[in-house]
Amino acid sequence: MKLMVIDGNSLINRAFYGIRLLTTRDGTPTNAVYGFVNILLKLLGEEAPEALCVTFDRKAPTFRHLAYEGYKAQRKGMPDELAAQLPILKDVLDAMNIPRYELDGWEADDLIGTISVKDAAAGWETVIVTGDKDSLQLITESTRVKLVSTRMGQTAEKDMTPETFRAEYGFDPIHIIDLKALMGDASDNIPGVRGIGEKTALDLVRRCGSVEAIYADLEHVEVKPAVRSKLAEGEEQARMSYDLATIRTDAPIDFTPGANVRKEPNGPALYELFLKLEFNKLIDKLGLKAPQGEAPVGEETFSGTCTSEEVADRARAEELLEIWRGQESVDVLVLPDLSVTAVSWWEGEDLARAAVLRAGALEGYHDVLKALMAPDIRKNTHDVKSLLSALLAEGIEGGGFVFDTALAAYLLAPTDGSYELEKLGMTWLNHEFPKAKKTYLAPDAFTPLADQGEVLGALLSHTALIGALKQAMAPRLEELGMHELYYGVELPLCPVLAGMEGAGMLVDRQALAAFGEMLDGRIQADEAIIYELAGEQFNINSTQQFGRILFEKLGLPPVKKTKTGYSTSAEVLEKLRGRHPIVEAVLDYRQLAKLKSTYVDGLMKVIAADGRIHTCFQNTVTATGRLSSTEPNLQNIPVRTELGAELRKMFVAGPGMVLVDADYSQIELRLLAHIAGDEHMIAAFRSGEDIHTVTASQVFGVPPEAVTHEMRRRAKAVNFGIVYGISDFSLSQDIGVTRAEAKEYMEKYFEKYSGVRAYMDSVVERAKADGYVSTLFGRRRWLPELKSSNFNLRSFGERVALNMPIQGTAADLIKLAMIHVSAALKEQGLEARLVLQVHDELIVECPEGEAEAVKALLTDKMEHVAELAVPLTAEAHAGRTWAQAKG
DNA sequence: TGCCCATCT
DNA sequence: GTGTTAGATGGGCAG
Repeated sequence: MKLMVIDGNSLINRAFYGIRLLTTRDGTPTNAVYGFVNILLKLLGEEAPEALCVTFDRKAPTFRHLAYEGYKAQRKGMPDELAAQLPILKDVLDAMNIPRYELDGWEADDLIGTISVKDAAAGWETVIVTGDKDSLQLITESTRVKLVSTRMGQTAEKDMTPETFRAEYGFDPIHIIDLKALMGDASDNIPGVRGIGEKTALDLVRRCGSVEAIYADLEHVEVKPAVRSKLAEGEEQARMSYDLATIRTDAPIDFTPGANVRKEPNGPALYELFLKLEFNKLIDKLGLKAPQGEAPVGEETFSGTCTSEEVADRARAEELLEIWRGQESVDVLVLPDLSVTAVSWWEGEDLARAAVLRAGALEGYHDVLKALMAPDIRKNTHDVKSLLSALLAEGIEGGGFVFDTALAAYLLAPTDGSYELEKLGMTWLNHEFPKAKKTYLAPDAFTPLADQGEVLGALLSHTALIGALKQAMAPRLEELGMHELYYGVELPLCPVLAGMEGAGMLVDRQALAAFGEMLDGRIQADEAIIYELAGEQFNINSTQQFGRILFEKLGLPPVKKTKTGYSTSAEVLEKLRGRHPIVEAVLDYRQLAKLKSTYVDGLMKVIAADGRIHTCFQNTVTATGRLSSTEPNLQNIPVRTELGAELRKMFVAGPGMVLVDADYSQIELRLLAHIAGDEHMIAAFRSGEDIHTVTASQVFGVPPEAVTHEMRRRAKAVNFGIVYGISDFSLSQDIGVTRAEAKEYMEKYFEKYSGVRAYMDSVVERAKADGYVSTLFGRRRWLPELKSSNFNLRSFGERVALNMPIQGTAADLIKLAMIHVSAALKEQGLEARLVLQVHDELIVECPEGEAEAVKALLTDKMEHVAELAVPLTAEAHAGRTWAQAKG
């Protein structure tokens, strides 16, 4: 009979450091527990012991502490993330019906020693599982130690028996105590003999056997005189260390091996626990079931019968359309090129049905698709914005979308990054699905090369998954107070965004090309100058090569280093300006090269056949709720420098049209005033004063009319910096003053705006308590970083806690404004259409004659999107080009 | 792929 | 005493 005893503290440590930090959605760290359970399962499989138990250390001082003051006095503090997992692990063990042993005053090792001795007395074999070599002294003919190590999620074990131990160390296991007595053990704070290291200690133990033997006849031990005198001086230390290193086998625990015979886990309890910990794979692996027949949604949905059909004739399609109109909602999934459409729905209570429609196989497919996309069929889908955009390109205006699983997943976990259906299936329903990109989204999916059964099976399972996800996600959105944000903002914004993508922006291709040629000329001139100054040709785009030229060949002082070498960023080069003419030349070159490659060449590549650029708005990407723009990114078209701003002249209105550009004035600062409830800032905005001037007046202690341009510039930087949680150091870098001055500015700032300081403190405190922050509209961001023991990570979390509610509320507001603008334009029968959003700015293209009406409409809808403690103001201008319309 | 650097709000 | 400003996309280089 075999009993396995696990050193719980040791193993959870190994697991913690062996796997990257994992947390649940609410920020509870779980990696060590996860690792522990996996190692445990593996060992149970390999060893199949009849009995099993786990021992733990207690916080209370042990007899070793009491006997020797120094013992583990500087015991390394466990990181918070690990300490938090110990109670969780104990819950898991309890649910698995695995006995635990822990005792005040005794270490896990002593309990293990005691257990192994009692085992042996009962004729049992013992396997000790630990990562700690201390236990090796317990090895006997009936007791084996399994040393566990972990690296990058991989577990390795080594079995130590008397034979393997002797082969490795050259003496009997019990003498590991003597070894430690001599060489000490830093991790356990066992001193050993001063001046005796591992080599000497090993040699001594091999030759003499024990500490006792050495000191019994120190004179005759064959060692160098220096070693002998160290041994003589260290006798007391050695004897004390011997005691400390000796594992006791007489701990007062009530133990019989038979009481630890393995039992079945408490399935429902373990299921609940693993569900909470999001250990979905383990739930699967152990075949755990929900308690009381309350099956997870996924199981219920996917184990039922699903009859599917391929719709081959128009008559059947019409029948189905009628059925779908009668449904509360149906799930649809359409390929990006619209060539294949899948629909799933329920016939009655328990018959799942699905249908596939294909452009090639169904005559009149386009019309059927159009009918399906009409508002009278309520649909759930995944990524409705992309679908609407694709439909629009085919001249179909889709409607009737009541749920979008991608959008819901984003609101529920905005930092997850990607929301593929199969991934959502796993996280939400704990069910494995085929990968879309490997099946129905593969390039050859619907060619004879692919297994059509597999492709269609994947497509249909994903379609049905949409419905199942909705069942799980919709209640969660309600619970978290995001109903209005989801159904009132995000979902209705999708058709607006699709419309903007479809509209695109007209560009003046010739002017853009000419601008590019001009840049090319100047780039070549810069290159020549740079090579001349460097005395050789090199790749100026390579920061590595340029760094070598600048700091090694030309001998300029490196200001800052990066992970991989010298930094040559603009920030660094600015500091070196004047030290060597090459610096200025490279700064100029960089600006030109950026404009040419990213903007001229980059934009040229994406001008569509209609002469317009159709960006793609991403609505499930940012952690704060902002949109982003790709292929191309139209949200970072240059404006700051004169040359860069030239590009905005290339974005033009169509013939007889103008662009109207409206932007919010200081929306984030206004939201800070509102959210923080700072009376002075609110008063400043209400009175219509210039906020930066007011701030400057306070910070510099002068009346507003005495504020200089430079004072206002610095105050503006303070205002912006505060919103991001800036430090005095960074503020000083930003505006070019000393750190002390920057600090003083911030202090003066908080003197005036004390409500802002109070807000900053309270929002962080609340975020730490709640685990998340949220916007005025209930958009939420989880902040596990706040629980980190890593200073940098925690500080980052605190800055995010400050910024997200502000940046996120601004994003909520402009999204809502876009919906209102779009609806009002339609309602008033204007031809005008939204074409671009740049965070606090909306751009509309309209006939010249509509310009005034559109300006008024835009400012009205933007300013009155919400009632706040401060007024929101927006300014609009019209012009033939984006540059002109910017005002 | 990861890093650096540049661009925007 | 730590490293020191939120959110993005994209080009180019080096391995």
